[in-house]
Amino acid sequence: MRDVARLAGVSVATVSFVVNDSKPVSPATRLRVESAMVELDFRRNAVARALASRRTRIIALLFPVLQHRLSDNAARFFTGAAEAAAELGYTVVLWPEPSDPDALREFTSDGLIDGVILMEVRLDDHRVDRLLAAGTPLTLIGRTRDPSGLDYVDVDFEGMVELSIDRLQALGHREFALLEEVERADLDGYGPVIRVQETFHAVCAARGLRARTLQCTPDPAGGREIAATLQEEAPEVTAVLVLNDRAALGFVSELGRRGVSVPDDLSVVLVASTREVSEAADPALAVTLLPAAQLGRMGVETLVGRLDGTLGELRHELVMGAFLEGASLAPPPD
Amino acid sequence: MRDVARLAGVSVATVSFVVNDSKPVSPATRLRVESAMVELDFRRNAVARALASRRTRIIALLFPVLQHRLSDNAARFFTGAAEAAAELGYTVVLWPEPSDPDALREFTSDGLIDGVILMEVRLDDHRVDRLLAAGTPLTLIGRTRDPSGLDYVDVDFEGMVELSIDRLQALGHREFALLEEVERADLDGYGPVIRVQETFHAVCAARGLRARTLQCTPDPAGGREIAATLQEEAPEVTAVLVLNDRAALGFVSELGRRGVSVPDDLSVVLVASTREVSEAADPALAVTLLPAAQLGRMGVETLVGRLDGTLGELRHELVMGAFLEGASLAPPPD
DNA sequence: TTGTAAGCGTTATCAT
DNA sequence: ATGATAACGCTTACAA
Repeated sequence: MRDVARLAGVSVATVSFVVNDSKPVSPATRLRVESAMVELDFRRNAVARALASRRTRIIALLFPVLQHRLSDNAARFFTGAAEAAAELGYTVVLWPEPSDPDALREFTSDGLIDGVILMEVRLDDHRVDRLLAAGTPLTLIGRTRDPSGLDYVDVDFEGMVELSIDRLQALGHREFALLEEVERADLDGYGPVIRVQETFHAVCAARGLRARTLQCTPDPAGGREIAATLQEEAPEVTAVLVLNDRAALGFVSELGRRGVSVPDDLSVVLVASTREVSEAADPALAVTLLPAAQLGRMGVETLVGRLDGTLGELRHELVMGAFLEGASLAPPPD
Repeated sequence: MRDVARLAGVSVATVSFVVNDSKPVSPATRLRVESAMVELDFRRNAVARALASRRTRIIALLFPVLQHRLSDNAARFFTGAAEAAAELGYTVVLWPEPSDPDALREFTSDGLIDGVILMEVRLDDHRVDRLLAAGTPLTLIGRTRDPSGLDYVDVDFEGMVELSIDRLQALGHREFALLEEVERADLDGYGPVIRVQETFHAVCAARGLRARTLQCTPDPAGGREIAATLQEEAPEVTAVLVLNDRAALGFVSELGRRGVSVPDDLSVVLVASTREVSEAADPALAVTLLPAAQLGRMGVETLVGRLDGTLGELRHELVMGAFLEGASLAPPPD
């Protein structure tokens, strides 16, 4: 920058003004500076800028150690976030969750990041308290029990469930079941499971539909077990919503093996998953897609908006994914 | 740091020496400095340090826009990389691949990163040239056609294929097929596909086993098509290696639907995938796991070793994943 | 072993 | 509209 200033015959301050467009500069000098920059192939140093401006324009993605997932939604989320950040002149760093929540201080306290995006937020999330206490700007993916003071973006699980029920009800179904994960210690207070369950029962009740919950372990074996006992345990059910994709694949696979036809005997909707998982089932499952990339993008846009001061009020937004029809929907059997 | 120095009654330089352990400091002053740091809850500012030392300790993960994958290996890779980086005092940032390879210059030229890890390296990879030209320290995940001058870590596809054939041969199989993706423009020059194919044929030839290649689209439908025509096209085959996990699920699903028993009629091994995908099939497939997290970890360790100068010679390493038995292996039918 | 002081490459304040 | 210059918080010769 010093070199640019010298070549253009101005001071470094002036160069800074044109680079950042932070003060009015006469067209003539601006031109001189710009051509000097081109000539010297000038790139402003991000580190020096960060030190002087006290803003690194780096944001962190705090994500939990990965559970054994089938779909690659985490990667899609990262991609969406990183792309949005790049467009906004920011950079995204990855923070795998420390086992000790207090260790978050180590992360936040060295001045490298301007703010944090918190993934997989629990209803009662200690990380939120820690980060707020540290004064770290924060955007949530998901919500705490009372997220009123925080920016958040969350999946519209309620909308997904209602839409799924809409489709099934339109086909004539009246006997519903929700296949969900058994309560697990590590999912305690995990919003999606709770919200899906509540919504499922509420919507069914409001519409006079019969609803029951089936619990299984979150893996194919769990889904298989339910399929094996379904006709004895819940012979009236004609429509099933499944919240776990691994369980869903085991479930439909075992149904097929037992001669229960999807969709002729039973209609199935997979909630919050991907096209790839849906297609891995036979038949391909109707699915409400988890908009992972969009979620990542919106999370970044929200946090950056807050950091740049371009976001006025709090942002509380729910997003739904598309509904793919698949081949697992049909009217109920007589 | 100034405050710490004042409280400890030393100069900032001395504080710096104890913080970085960069010069001998007498035990007495070291103690005074350390207690002053504790007292003031001192954290060294990463940005100032980076500016002064001309090293940010940030490395970038350059990854391709995500293909439609079933498994979450990309996320595992990220996690492994980020964890290793944290342990080494580094930070990992995400760079989704720019559509224009020349745009890489924009990334590298602002001084924010010390080096990059390149994922999904092609045999002829323009990104490598661009980054080398820019003088960016580089570690490859995968290898170019001639990687002799570069550090790399790659999956030992050759070993995986050979191990899989070992197992099948020990069971008595002599008629093999490799189910792989059709050539696609976007996979042109993609090492794994090529190396697996070459190894497969080479190993079979060396052992006097019959080998043939079946090509399909990289999705469940592709696998289904092959399954549908297998008995006509290749009735002699008793053992199949599958390189694409989406195709693998379609393949075994369609076999089951057609009354071809896995493993009684046909043994199947899934190459380079995850336990979760394996279990999504019925029966669970024998699988050589893709060691994604380890790959990420090793990539970071390699690059950091190079940056810190602790790595002497070039590192060229191949890693294999574990072999999970599954329930898809049996002796060939009579 | 410890201190002094010159950077590192910007931004931002205050003059002019 | 532009320039001088003091931060920003640390590292690192070089001196003592």
